[in-house]
Parts: sequence; structure tokens; C-alpha cells
Amino acid sequence: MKHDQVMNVAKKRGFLWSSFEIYSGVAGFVDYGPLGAILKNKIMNKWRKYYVVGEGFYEIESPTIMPEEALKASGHVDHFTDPMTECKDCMDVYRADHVIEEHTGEDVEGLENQILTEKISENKIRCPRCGGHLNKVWNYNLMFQTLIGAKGKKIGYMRPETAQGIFIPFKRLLRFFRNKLPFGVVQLGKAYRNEISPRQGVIRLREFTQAEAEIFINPQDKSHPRFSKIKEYKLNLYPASSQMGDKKIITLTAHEAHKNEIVSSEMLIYQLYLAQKFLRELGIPDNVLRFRQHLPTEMAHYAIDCWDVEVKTDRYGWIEIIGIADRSDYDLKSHSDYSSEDLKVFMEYPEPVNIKKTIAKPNMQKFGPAFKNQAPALMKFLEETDSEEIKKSFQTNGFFEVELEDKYQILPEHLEFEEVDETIRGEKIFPHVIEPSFGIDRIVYSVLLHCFNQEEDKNYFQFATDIAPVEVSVFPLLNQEDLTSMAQDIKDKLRELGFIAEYDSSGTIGRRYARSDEIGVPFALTVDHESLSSDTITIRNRDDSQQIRIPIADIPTILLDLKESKIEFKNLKSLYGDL
RNA sequence: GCGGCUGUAGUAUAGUCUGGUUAGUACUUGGGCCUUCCAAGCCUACAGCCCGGGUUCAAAUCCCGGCAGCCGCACCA
Repeated sequence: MKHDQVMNVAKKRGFLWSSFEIYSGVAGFVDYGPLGAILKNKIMNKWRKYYVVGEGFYEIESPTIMPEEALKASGHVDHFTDPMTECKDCMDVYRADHVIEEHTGEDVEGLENQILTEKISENKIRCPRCGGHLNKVWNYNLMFQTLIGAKGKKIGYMRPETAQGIFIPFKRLLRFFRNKLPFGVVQLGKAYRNEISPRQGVIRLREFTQAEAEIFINPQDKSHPRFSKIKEYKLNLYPASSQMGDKKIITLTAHEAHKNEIVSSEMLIYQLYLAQKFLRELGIPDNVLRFRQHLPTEMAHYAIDCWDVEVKTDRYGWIEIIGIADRSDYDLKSHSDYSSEDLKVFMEYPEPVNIKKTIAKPNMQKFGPAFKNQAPALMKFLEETDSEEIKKSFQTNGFFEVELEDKYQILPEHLEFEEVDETIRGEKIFPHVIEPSFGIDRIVYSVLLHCFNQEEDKNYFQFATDIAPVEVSVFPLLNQEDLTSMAQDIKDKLRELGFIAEYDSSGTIGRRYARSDEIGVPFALTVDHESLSSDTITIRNRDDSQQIRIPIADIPTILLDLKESKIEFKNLKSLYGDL
């Protein structure tokens, strides 16, 4: 299987291996080795180039440990869990709600554990496997818990996603962006999930790296300013309707996807486009990519629309590497509720609106004495209440009842109704959030898998020039003093100029080319005898073993142009001629 | 988390059933020789029985536990 060969080379040549090996390892953790770490960083920097430079989003960095309150608000403390139950006899563990649903057909999702436990005993549900008794229902929370501070009273969790770190300082971010939508903020970093049994190598890690962008937009306007530029761009879509129907992947242009309402907004389609362009430049071809829409049943309740970018693998089938979701205003709303901070944005209308409006104004001489210290709270409540509703209640009941800590009856004599002209310049709204969320480790894996090339006697990573960990190899043709010293000098010079260059003189030249190819070094410079007399050197292309002789003085510019794809290797030929 | 199978240098393996010499081989890697362009050859070196306990005069080998990997179930996105 290609997977096995790739992981083998990856381990052997220092890209990736499982962590803590000398202590037998722990499932769900990996080390990136010397080359893997560079590769991963280059991929992350390319991501930054796309989202920070290209899209104009800004990057922030927030802690990986978060206090319990914050994750209560996001719903992770209560909902990032599974209700589990264990058979007392065979010790098998089950999802409690699934067992009950299977037995009774009742939808019990989201019910308290106690109620689930009761349901199990009421319905005399037994272990589906052995018929044994099932234990009390407990929550398995996927978050790693820790204690903050010396006394350890404050519960903290390792963050399960980087996104929350962006929602929490929303007010400061909004100020930074001078109170105007839309704007985007990104974060790249580690996230943690204590998976029950991670067995899919780098696909399911307990500690993994995410790159997430949170794009805050006006819910009324999910268009994208550059949509017209990408409207002919083709996307391989696998919408929910196809998944439930003919299982066919359909190829549509961005425009068609929008017109036919396959994808819910321009903004979302633009994000799909961007993701695909990014992956393509990483060397993941379109034919192993698809965009799969979440089924209504699997979508989080707050999401409006959600698409996974999936990559085809021989080992794991289609795997999700990127999730692109319209999360609506869910996150900001719940942080608003929990923190009682106002996380709304004031949206100014294009034209101010003048309206006539009846307001209920308290008659303080009567209102104050009647409600005493509750008066301020009641006034605030009335301000937020539609005065028509109050009027109606007066007509039918003779009073208007307000329930705060107690119930209060407001009588007509307490209020005066007044007609006022009001100019409304805008309104405060919660922005909606479009979130592309990249699983960096899975992307690194996909790059390794799909860049790996097998030709007769040559196995190598065909990395794009801008993500190849080692950028250039420098060899002496033979292991002779005059050649080696020149090659060493060239290598040092290139290092000084910022290239990741490697020198190698061991074994035959062929072996060195092979070694260099295997780890995906795109170019090799070879010092031969002609170099000594003519100040030229041969440059060899990894992908086709072609060589061209170039002046030594031109090496840095040529390498840089090749790295940034400003020129292709085959075009060098017309500039410098054949070897 | 449960059940089955598996675990020997960096990699691939022999040896395990039937306990007994210095754990063998190939590739890789380091050093050297040779070599005027694609894993050649020669010399040489480094490197291993997953961890812990038990049985035994003696354990890579038998037994128990742990850990990890694979497969199935369950779980997860």
C-alpha cells in the first residue's frame, strides 16, 4: 500500500514518527523530525501567505490552556462529551444514548445522564452483546483537564480548537478593525482532544495543529467582493442531496454552485475556491479532492451550511482535511450570554430611518413610590418592551405584568404614552462567522502521500519547490579535494543567502542523487572538473534528471526564481542551452 | 474501551512451535579504497530480541501483566 511505503520513507528520512518510542509510544501523538518540521512550517507559512497576506486577515496567538468558563460558554464543557455506559459483566462500553435509541426508538440526544440512566433501568435495557447489566451513565469529555494555579482550584482545559481564542477577545479585535465588518482573524496552533482510541496514525491525533480563520460578516450580506473573478472556477462538489441520492460528485463552476443554491453563499464558495487553490499548489491534485457537504443530520445545530474538503487515501478512504462552515452567530452569542459582554457590532444603515413610535414613559411620582427599589429594573424592562403590547394588556387585563425576581403589576396610572419621532441610524447585530478550519497534520500527511512518486528505480517526494524542506543539494562529482572544497564553498554561500542547502560527498554521485531525490530536494548542483576552469556548474532537476550548465554567479537568482515558480526548469534551457 | 493476531539493529527478515555456543542474513548508515554523472564494486565499523514481572541451572523462545501496531466491534470528525 502506498501509505505504508510513504510512512516508511517518512520515518526513515526524518519526516514523521510516533512520539515517545523508547517508552513504547503513546497512541495519538507524533513527532515531526528534522525534515517534517521544516515541511510543516513551510506549509503553515504558505497558509499565512494565502490568508494573512492574500486575504488581508490578521493572525493572533492565544493560550492553549483555557479556563472552564470560556469553554462552558462555547458549549465544549457540556457538549464536547459523550454519555457512556459500561456493561458490568463484559466491560464493553457503549454510547448510552445510542443504546437507548436502538432499544426504544426514542430520540434521547441531549438528555441528562441521570435521565438516561433511568431510561436504561425503566426499559430494562441490557448489554447488546452479552445481556449483562449496564452501569450508571457518565460523561466522557474529550478535553484534557488541568488545574490552574498552586492551589489548583481553578479548572482549566487544553483548548479543543483554536477558534475560541478568536471569539473571546472579539471586542478588542472589532476595535482593531475600527468597528467595521467584514474582517478576518486567523490563528495557527495546537489543539487537543483526548480521543478514546486514536488508531489512525497522523489522521487522528490527541495533539494536533489547526490553522483557522474566523471571518466576521454581516448576516445580511454574505457576498464576496472578488466573487466575479472566480465565478468560472470549477469545483468538485458532493452535496448532501447527492450523498443521499445517486452518490455522484458533480463539477460546477462557482457561479453555478451559487445560482443553484448548492452552496449557501458567495462567501462560502470563495472559501472553497481558496482551499482548493491552496491544496493544488501544495501538490495535491484535484482528482483526489472533493468538497463534501454535511448532511442535515451531522451538521452542528448552529451551523447554516458546512463543507468538508476531503482527500482520497488508499489507507483511510476519503478523509476530512479542512472544514469550511457557516457558524452563524452562535459563538459570539453564547459568549455574550455567559460573559454579559456586548459582542454585537453596530451596523449603520445606508440612510437613517425616521420612525414614529409610541413609548411608555413612567410617571415617576407614582411609579417610584409604587415599586421602590425595583423601579430602575422595571424601567429598563419597559424600555425594551413594545409599548403596543403594554397597551393591549392594559385593555384586556387592566394591568401589565412584569416578572423579574417577583411579579409586578404595572397599572395604567404608572405610565404615560408618548408619541416620539426617532431617527435610527443603524442597529446592533451579531456578525455571522465563516470558518475555514485546516487540519495541518492531515494536510502534511496528504502532501506526503500524494507527492510521493514511484518510478522504476526511483522513489521520491515530488514536493513543490516552495515547500521542499531541503531546497538544494550541492555535490562534488568525485570525492577529490579540489572539487569538494569548491562544493563546500558553494553550499556555505547558499546558506548565507538563506537557502536550505545540503552538501554530500559520500558514495557515488548516483547514490547521492537518489538520496537527494528521495527527500524531495528539487535541485542538485554538481561541481565537476569543468567547474574549476570555467566557473560554471550543472544544475539537475529532480523530476526528470535533466541537467543544465549555468554560471556559478547566477546560482542564487536562478534558485530563487525556481523556488518561487517565476521560471520553470525547462525554460532555463533556452537561456543557458544544454549541458 | 472490548476481542483476535502481532512485536528481533534504521529497514526487511531467520531463529520462537521443541528453552541451551558469540542471535544469522540482506539492504541502509558512518569511515576508507576505487570512480569524469544517476542506488555498481572492494575493505571496515556502528547497530537488535517492546517494557516489567514470573517459571527454570538456563528465556528472543514458556507463563502473566503493561505498552504499541494491525484487524473486527464500539467510539470519534
